[in-house]
Amino acid sequence: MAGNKSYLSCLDTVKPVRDALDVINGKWKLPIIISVGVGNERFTDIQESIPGISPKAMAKELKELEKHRLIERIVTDGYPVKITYKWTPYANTLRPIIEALKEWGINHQKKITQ
Amino acid sequence: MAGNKSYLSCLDTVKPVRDALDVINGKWKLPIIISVGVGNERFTDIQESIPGISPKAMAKELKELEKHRLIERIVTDGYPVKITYKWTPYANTLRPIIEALKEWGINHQKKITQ
DNA sequence: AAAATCACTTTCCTTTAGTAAACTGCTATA
DNA sequence: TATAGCAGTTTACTAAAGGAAAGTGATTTT
Repeated sequence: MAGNKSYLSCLDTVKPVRDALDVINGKWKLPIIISVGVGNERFTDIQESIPGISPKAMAKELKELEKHRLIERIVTDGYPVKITYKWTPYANTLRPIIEALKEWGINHQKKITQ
Repeated sequence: MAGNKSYLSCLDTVKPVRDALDVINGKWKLPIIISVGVGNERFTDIQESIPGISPKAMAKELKELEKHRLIERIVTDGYPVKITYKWTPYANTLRPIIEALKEWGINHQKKITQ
């Protein structure tokens, strides 16, 4: 039979999950959001709080997170000019995801070190 | 001053989140888990339920998910041999993450199409 | 005057991810 | 006999991610 579908549809879940992954997927995005979330505001502070990240990766991810309005880049005039990164209200909506990943990561680590 | 730390530590959250990401990061792992979760068991059924995935990506991701005990590959003898993929009890622990990502994705899509 | 801080950028390079398309060896069906 | 289904593999390629190290142009501290 032509057009016969034997598989079960899961697009109602797969589609939104992929939409979310398009924004937060990657090795560094969530770590940066978490770091800014606890109060780190300066480029070097954020960088030093995340072991292993390079300034190049930092710069790239910060720009993408800004584009998605998950962090805000604020330029304060003065000598020298001060640049700070801030958590946005929209980033609050990520808290359940971060919490779920944190819990799972803790449990998974326990599991594999047994 | 040497060894001066001005940044705030966030390792207690960043570390477990990265441990979780090491397992489920990527474009296809969660979609495959979701597809198996709704009941798709055969290679081609899983593949057809996820738009855009190639058999090569499928094979690679299925192996990794099996290694992490998030799905199980079952060979049933007979003519022909039948191969099925099944959801494991451990995969249940991912439900909160999938739910959180799904909710966020739905909301995000609403937001950006306004 | 020299060295350090800050927020990056640039260059070079390797690794990983991902796509398309063809192919394999088997069985089942028309 | 020819075609289709199943569960992948193979080849060949491009693109994106990621890492190391050095540099930049400003100020600021020693």
